[in-house]
Amino acid sequence: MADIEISDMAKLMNLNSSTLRYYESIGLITDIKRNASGKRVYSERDIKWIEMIGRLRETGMNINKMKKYAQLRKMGDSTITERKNIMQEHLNFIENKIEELAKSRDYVAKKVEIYTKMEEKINGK
Amino acid sequence: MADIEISDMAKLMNLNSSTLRYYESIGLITDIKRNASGKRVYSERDIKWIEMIGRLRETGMNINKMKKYAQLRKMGDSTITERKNIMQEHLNFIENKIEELAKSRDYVAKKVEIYTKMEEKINGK
DNA sequence: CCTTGACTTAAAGTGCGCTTTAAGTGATAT
DNA sequence: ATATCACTTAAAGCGCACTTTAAGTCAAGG
Repeated sequence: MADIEISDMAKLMNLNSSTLRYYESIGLITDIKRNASGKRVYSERDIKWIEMIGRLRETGMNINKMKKYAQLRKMGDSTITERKNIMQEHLNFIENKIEELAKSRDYVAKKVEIYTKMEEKINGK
Repeated sequence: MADIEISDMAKLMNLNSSTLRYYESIGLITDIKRNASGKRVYSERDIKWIEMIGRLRETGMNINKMKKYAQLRKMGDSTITERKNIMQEHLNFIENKIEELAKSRDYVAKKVEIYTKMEEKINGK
C-alpha cells in the first residue's frame, strides 16, 4: 500500500485536513514525512496510528491521554507494560460505557413503548 | 415523596447546583416552584424530568434537542407522536453507538492481547 | 506566462456545556 | 446582634476539540 497525502488521509479517516495538522501541532501525530515540495506524506504506519486515534477518540479518550500514549509509543519496547495498562484501563472504561448505554437504551425503549400506548388510547381503540 | 431543594437535587442527580440553574436559564427545565424565601423547590415530576435529562445527556443528546423535546412536553398530549418519534430516533442512535463501542472494545481488547504477548516475549522464554 | 487549486504556517475564532464570580438576601446558630 | 451559610441573580470565564482565517508557496494545465 502506498503513501497518501493529507486530503486522502482526511477522506479515509472521515476528518478534516485541519484536524490532522492540529493533531500534529499538539504532538499527537509525529514524524510525518514530507515530499519534495514540503507536503505531508502519510505512511502505512501513520494510517494505522491515526485509525487508532479515531478509535480512542470515539470511545471517549481525551487528547491528553492519547498524547501520553503517543509518547510512550515513541519510546519503544520498554513502555509496553505501561501501554498495555492504559489500554486495559480504557477497555474497562469502554465496557462500563456500554453497560451504561444499555441501561439508557432500555429506559428510552420504555419511553417509546409508553408513547405508543398513549397514542393508541388517544386514537380511539 | 417530598419536594427537595437545589443542593439535594444536585446530589441526587450527581450534578452541580449551578448546572440546575443553568438548565433553567436556557429553558430546559421550567416552572420550578419557589418557597416563601424565593428558593427553588423541586417536585417529584421535576425530579423525573431531570433524571431524564441525565439519561439523554449521557447518551449523547445535545441540549438543543432536549430543549425541543422539553417544549413539546409542555404543549401536552397533542405532541405525543412527535415526542415518540424523537425518542425512537434517539433509541436508534443509542443502539448504533452501542454497536460502534462494541467494535472499538474488540479493537482495544486485541491491543491488550498483543501487548500481553509482547510482554511474554520480552520477559524471557 | 499566468491562473487555479491544493497545499503550507501561525494565530485567532468558534461552539458547546458548563462553572465561576460578584453582589446581594434571608433563615438559623451563638 | 452578628456571624455563618445556603441560597438568589446576571454576567463573565473556562476547557476542550477543533475550525477558520490570512498570507504565502508550489506544481500542473491552458
